[in-house]
Amino acid sequence: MQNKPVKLKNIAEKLNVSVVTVSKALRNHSDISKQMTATIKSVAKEMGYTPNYLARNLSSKKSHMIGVVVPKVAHFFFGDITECIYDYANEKKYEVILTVSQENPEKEKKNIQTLLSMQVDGLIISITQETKDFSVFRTLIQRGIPVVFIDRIPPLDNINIVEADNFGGAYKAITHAINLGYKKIAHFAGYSDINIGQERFRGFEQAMKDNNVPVMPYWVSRGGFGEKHGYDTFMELYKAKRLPDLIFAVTYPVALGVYMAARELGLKIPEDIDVICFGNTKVQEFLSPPLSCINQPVSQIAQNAVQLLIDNMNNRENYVPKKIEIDTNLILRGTCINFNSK
Amino acid sequence: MQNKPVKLKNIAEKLNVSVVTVSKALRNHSDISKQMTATIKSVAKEMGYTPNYLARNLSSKKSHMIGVVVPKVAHFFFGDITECIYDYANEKKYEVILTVSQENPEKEKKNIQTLLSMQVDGLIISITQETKDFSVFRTLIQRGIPVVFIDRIPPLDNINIVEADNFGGAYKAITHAINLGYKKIAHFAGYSDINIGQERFRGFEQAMKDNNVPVMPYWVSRGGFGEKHGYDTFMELYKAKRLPDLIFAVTYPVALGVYMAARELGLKIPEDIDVICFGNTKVQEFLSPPLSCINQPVSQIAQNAVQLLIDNMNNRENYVPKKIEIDTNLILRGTCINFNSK
DNA sequence: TTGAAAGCGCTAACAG
DNA sequence: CTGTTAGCGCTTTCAA
Repeated sequence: MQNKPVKLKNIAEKLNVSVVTVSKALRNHSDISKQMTATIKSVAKEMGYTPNYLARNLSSKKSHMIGVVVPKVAHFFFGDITECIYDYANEKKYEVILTVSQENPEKEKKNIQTLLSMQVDGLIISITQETKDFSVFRTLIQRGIPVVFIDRIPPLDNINIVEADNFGGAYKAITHAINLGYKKIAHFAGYSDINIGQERFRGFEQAMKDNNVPVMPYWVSRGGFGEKHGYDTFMELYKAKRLPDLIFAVTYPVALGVYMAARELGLKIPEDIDVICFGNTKVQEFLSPPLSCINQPVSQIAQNAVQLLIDNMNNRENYVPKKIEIDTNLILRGTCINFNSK
Repeated sequence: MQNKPVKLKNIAEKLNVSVVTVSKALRNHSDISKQMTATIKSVAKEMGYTPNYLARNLSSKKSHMIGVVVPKVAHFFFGDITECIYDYANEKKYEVILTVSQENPEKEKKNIQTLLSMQVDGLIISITQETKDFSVFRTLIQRGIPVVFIDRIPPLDNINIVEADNFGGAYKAITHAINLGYKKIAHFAGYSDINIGQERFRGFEQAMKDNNVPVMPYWVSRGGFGEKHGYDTFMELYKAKRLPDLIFAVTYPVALGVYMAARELGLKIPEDIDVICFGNTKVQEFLSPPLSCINQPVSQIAQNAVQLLIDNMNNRENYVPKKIEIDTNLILRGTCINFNSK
């Protein structure tokens, strides 16, 4: 069957008007009379007209599409934030084209290329934990393409940034722990060449210093943001008989890795070893025990990122990049709520 | 600064060849000599050429894009399956355009329209739990647009389907429970006008019947696939003093709702009330207690869906729709592993 | 092996 | 208010 898709020309012929008139009417252009607009629209509907965005965007030079690059999507944080970005972008009449880098810098680069080839009007990017070469991003900026970086941000100047207050959040959590009485505190940190690794570490370090608690080198590990880091590091410390009293995990997956290892070793949380992490999830409440955390308001991050991007897209000449930091708050559940020396 | 993007014409002029030659060379067309191809490619790279997919797709009438419509993405199942679809599709040199319906049929309809306007070559769809009007899908089929439905599938004939063996999985789980000694079994079911609601219920019912265990009407609820259903229904049963021994939850979120309610009421799982659910997650292992489930191999579903769609796209004339069912298996953890009368 | 002509479906600019 | 003319950047004939 495969009836050919109807196009403007078909509608125009049927009504004995020009293609331009139809095009304008369908877009509610003020040029066209109410009368005409109404008839054209009804005929278009009746004929089952579907606009061709490829053609529209090609000729208008605006795609009304936002490209998104995230390292993961089946992930507590990125799943959430992606969904929020869709919502806000759609609200603002933008389509979003999502790409997933799978924590792979090569793929990340390719994704950006693809998005550019699709002629997106702007990009929202969160980089992989492995990204070391930032030249792609630099090129983007040089080419004047509107970009907003969220959460995992490359160390570049003059870029749009939306992120949680990573330093402040970590500082808050560690201060809380120390006030409880904790002194043997470990930090399973992220890599130091990425902001969330760096800033969360700095917050940890500063809080320790301000409270005169020493930071032990063997209690600071640098292993990325996934379960494996939490699991492996915990196992190592256990074998070395150097378990701390509290572990501050750089992300929720890292904390989950700790839970895994602890269960395997028959250690009880929080009695034998206590944990707190950066980042909140619905399920943390149902873990055993419920996991306390530093909450970063995902929807605020998404909303600000979309807005910032739109601002940038609407004002590409002499645009000055902005940095927005979103406040965090502590959510205390079944961990890190009172100190009992191990 | 904003240096204009370079196009074929620029490369052609620089090399004193025609646009066509450049176009062909860049696509490795056999028309062009190895020599020429090499020079053109290197110059293109040097000039920072980025192909314009809008133009390319418009003129070639093939977009090499797959449209995906899912009800959610920040979700244990849909997040996973989306990521897998990206992987397989990219492997096959297709871009995927993801849209999220937010369990809203209106948005679902709009998403499909958008995807068609973007000229995707085919669609992978999982419908919302609220979708009652299936005419959009019927239109799609009539128009001969390649579509594959996954997991949540509308009741239509002659469509491509990839789903878990919902009936068999449920049957397996309930049989297991009955063999353990359970008789007072409730099913927090999904809506009955959608396959996963219907089939999982049928599996439950059949297993009960085959083992001569009565199905109590007040132990079968129909409340959708989210946490709220689990929570509300549990609360109601508790108030009515009609708690069963075991709850079979139609999805993992529903089971989570049960966990929530039980915790709030101070009831212990599995001692006071036992639970098993359809669908597996990484975190189930870390819940308290670890939640047993019927596992549906997500990546297999994704892979089959992409392959089926590509087959359909490559053979649009006289294509015969297929239905693929993926086997499930029981994963036993801390629930539904032995019967102790409550 | 290369290229000239035509056109994909639509919109912007201008004229009537 | 409506329509004509051009053209977006690329690919597909088809001729040289």
